[in-house]
Amino acid sequence: MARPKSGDKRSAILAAATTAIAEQGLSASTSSIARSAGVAEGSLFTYFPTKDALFNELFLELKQEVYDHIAAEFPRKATTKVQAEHFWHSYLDWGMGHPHKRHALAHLAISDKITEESRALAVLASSECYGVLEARLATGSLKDAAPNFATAILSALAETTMEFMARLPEQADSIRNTGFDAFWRATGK
Amino acid sequence: MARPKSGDKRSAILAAATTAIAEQGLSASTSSIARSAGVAEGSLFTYFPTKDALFNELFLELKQEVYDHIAAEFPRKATTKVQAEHFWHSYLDWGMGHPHKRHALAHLAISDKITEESRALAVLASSECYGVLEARLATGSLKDAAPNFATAILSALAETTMEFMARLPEQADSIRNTGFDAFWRATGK
Amino acid sequence: MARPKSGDKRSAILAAATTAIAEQGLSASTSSIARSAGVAEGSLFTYFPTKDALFNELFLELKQEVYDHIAAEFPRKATTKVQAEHFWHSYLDWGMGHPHKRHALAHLAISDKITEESRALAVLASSECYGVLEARLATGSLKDAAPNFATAILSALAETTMEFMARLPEQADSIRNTGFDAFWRATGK
Amino acid sequence: MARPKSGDKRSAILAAATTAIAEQGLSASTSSIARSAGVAEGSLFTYFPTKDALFNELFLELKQEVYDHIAAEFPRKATTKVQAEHFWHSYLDWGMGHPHKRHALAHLAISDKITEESRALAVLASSECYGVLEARLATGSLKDAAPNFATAILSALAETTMEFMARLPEQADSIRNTGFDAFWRATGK
DNA sequence: AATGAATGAGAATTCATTCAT
DNA sequence: AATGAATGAATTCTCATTCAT
Repeated sequence: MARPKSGDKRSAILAAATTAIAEQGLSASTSSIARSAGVAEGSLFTYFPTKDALFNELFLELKQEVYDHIAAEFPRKATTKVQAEHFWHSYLDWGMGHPHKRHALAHLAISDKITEESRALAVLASSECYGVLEARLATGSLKDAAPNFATAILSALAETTMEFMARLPEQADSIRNTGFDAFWRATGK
Repeated sequence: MARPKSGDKRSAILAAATTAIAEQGLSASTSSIARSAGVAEGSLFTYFPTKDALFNELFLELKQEVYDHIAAEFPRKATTKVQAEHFWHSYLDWGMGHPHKRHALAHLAISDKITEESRALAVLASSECYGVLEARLATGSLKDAAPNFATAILSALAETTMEFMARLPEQADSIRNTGFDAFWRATGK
Repeated sequence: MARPKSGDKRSAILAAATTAIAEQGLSASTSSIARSAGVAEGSLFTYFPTKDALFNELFLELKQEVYDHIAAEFPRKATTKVQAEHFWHSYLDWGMGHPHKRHALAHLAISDKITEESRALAVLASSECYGVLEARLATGSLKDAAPNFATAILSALAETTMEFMARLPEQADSIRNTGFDAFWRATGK
Repeated sequence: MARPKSGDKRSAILAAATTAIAEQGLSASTSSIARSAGVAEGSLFTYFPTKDALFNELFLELKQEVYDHIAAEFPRKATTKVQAEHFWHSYLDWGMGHPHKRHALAHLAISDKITEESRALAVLASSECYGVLEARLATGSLKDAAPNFATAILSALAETTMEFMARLPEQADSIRNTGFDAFWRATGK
């Protein structure tokens, strides 16, 4: 009669890892992550076989969270521009509302600890919300571009915009709109 | 007089660090860097007082290298668009021609090991080549945006473009031009 | 519950440190201490956070051991001279019986690694056995001297006496008595 | 035509070593000693073949300096007590006047880096000034004690006295006299 | 003789992971 | 399953000594 693994503990570890990675990068120690998750050092390895596995799972969870956030209330029948605006604002809402998660994801995304498999899974998970947008954007200036190029540009511009919003909070709204304009122009006809 | 410090050794260490960082991130060990530079472990610390100092110096060297590359043959009297094209192509030339350096710089740039001082020095070093462009871009759609926002967007788009060029080498030229179009639209009137 | 920390391991580390310090001074390496304690290098740091912390704890343990040894069977109701003799002989018994501990303590005592806090704690721990003696000695020629001066002299003479006893073992008893005479005269009326 | 070794440099190294040892113990690095002596790292090894050799030479120089200081103006024809007072005051004058040297000597004396040969040479060097005193003291209560026991006690009491003088400077004179009394009683009839 | 760059063997810690409890 | 002590390889950096200049 083994006790079941606790979802709470798993979540606590992922949350602690998010904060730790945001603050210290991937060199955050498993022991510090476990400590701030309120579990024993060894318990971390009950939930994740290795530190790298934890990172990969966290990467996927965070990506999924972004996509879920964007997909929620996606205006499926609206114009492309309205959809793009929804996309843009949802994305930035999530990022600005969860700076630790945003930073952790940035660290994870460029790390070589994230496997190609994880990256592929993330692309797959993105397709639901990106797919719609990509399809339509592909009629603009980027219509002949490589697959996902438009959404990659969207992400890049969104990240840049968020950096500036975080740096200049009192101009956040204006920066957000300027960023959207840049994106809309970049991908327009 | 004693043996003078060897510029070659210093360069070898920086080059080895570049490769190591590109491949393993900032967790590349000083011992592996020294080994692949062909110097003794202790010698690394003759040239750089700490690992972090090495990272900061490398960051500045690589930034300077990009800027020098761009500034070379900059068409000072040409139209903004020609200047922008020069900028874009120079930047991408350097990045595609030196993938290790590009990756290492990406790792360094998001690391918290790079001090604010180094970042400020990099901005300063960038002003010669960025300054011209920034001045003109500022009359476009981003004219009221935060300082450096336009160049940040330029960098973001360039990085994204290079990723796709690297991933799809046979379409590299087309991607490069599509990327420029996106940039030109994004920052246009 | 996990494996409890082992008092045996802690003691083994302290004992190994004692021997190592006696033989090599405070430059004895943690790795050699761990090895001769029969524990892994890392385990030393499970029991003591730093090398300095180990030194400070060892200092206090050894001091406490001396004081306990002296306080045991202290003739509370005897004359001052009998008490002084007890003190003297107990002290020298301990020192001659544990030369490693005596030497280690000598090294630790003059080191700047031992904090003022540790020294203060040692003085506190000494008060039980020193207190009685100090009170009575203070009526002799040193009655107007600075606090603890008499006991400092006692220690100094005891150390000197032990050095000679160790150097000339066959005259140990005679040296011990001569030393006591010197002490008794020095602190007498 | 080789340049002669410079006595100045040798002295500078010894002086720098004295300060360094007083402040950091024997773990003071040769490089820091050389730096504060104003000579190159390698030059230290022109004057002293190894770090340990430097320590042994410094030990002997400092010992010699004490003995010279005491021997100067020694009242050869005075009473034993006057001689003892001279001894006491000369010794303490030197020690209090050169706290770095006193501390360095204390560190060196208990170190295992000082060879038996050096210690024997020091004893030899001491005989001129100690000899006289030892001869006369030997008629007191310590007349049958081991050779050098009386002078060892003298040193021990002097060191203790100096510690208290340094700790309580405003009572220095009184402590010095109390110390002498203790010594005089300890070695008296 | 003087210099200080070069060296590589340690030094004290840290840390992912294992395993006894 | 949960715990945290135990481990030992790996890490950054130091340092006495050597040697090219």
